[in-house]
Amino acid sequence: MSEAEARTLEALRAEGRRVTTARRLVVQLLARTSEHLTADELATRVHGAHPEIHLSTVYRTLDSLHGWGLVEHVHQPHGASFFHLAGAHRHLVCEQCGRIHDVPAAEFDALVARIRDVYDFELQVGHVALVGRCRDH
Amino acid sequence: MSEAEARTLEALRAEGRRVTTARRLVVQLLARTSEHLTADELATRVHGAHPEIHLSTVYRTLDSLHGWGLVEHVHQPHGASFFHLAGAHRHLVCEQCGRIHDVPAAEFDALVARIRDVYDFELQVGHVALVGRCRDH
DNA sequence: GTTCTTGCAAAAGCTTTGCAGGAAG
DNA sequence: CTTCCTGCAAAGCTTTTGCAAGAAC
Repeated sequence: MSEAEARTLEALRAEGRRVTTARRLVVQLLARTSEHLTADELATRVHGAHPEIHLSTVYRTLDSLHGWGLVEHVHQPHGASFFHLAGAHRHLVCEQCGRIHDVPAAEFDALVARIRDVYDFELQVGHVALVGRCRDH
Repeated sequence: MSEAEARTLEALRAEGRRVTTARRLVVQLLARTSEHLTADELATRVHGAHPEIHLSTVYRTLDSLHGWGLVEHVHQPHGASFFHLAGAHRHLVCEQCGRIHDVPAAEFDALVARIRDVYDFELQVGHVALVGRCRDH
């Protein structure tokens, strides 16, 4: 069990919440992959071992985890959002090929600071995918 | 008729397309408001004078105008996209109050250049709303 | 007249919700 | 045993699509 996985489950207990099969599996998947999975993709993988776990449960699990700050989701302009454990990278999505590039959050610090200073607005760069095009498109 | 309105209709003719009631009204609304209207809101306003114009027509109109580069749409993390005539400002949406702040596109030039140089990725900042929080939230 | 658009109805895709039964602590 | 979670089914919301009738040029 990865450190992130253990830490997340521990945080759950600390919140006084229950560690259920659905939650354990979702956290496991998120902790062990570097892919960017949607709720539907997570459900499909969960179904491998536990077909009874419903897609709506996956959504509720993700929503709860997000509620206690353990999971983040990224809205894509077309198609479903994807989810990952709370962390420090941002996402660039190519409109052409759909590939997702990870970029350190620090790349956006200067912009965030400037928007804060000039517009009194606290940007949350992680909550939506930044879209554009890969070099080859 | 505003300059933007005339210019947009002219571009339509130049494309060899037809100037229909639906298109004229949608362009008119977009040109005359500084609000950020969704397809549904546009349809509602169109219905004031022309109740027969269907929501799907509004969608198709917006899609066509987007196709010839006359209209842009901005995806919001929750809820419907909003539309505006092609222009040079970007949008910050407050997650708390929903207010939309306009910011000159130039604010993002440095970031766009850096992402291009370092990651070979051409950011299109205008296509999704940047979310965050107003100072007072 | 020809071609482009539209109205309508239906569906698609993602996500949320009500409710009653079931599991965790 | 009490409270929290889950399965299921249904619905919600935004957006897209097929098709035949209608409008623009």
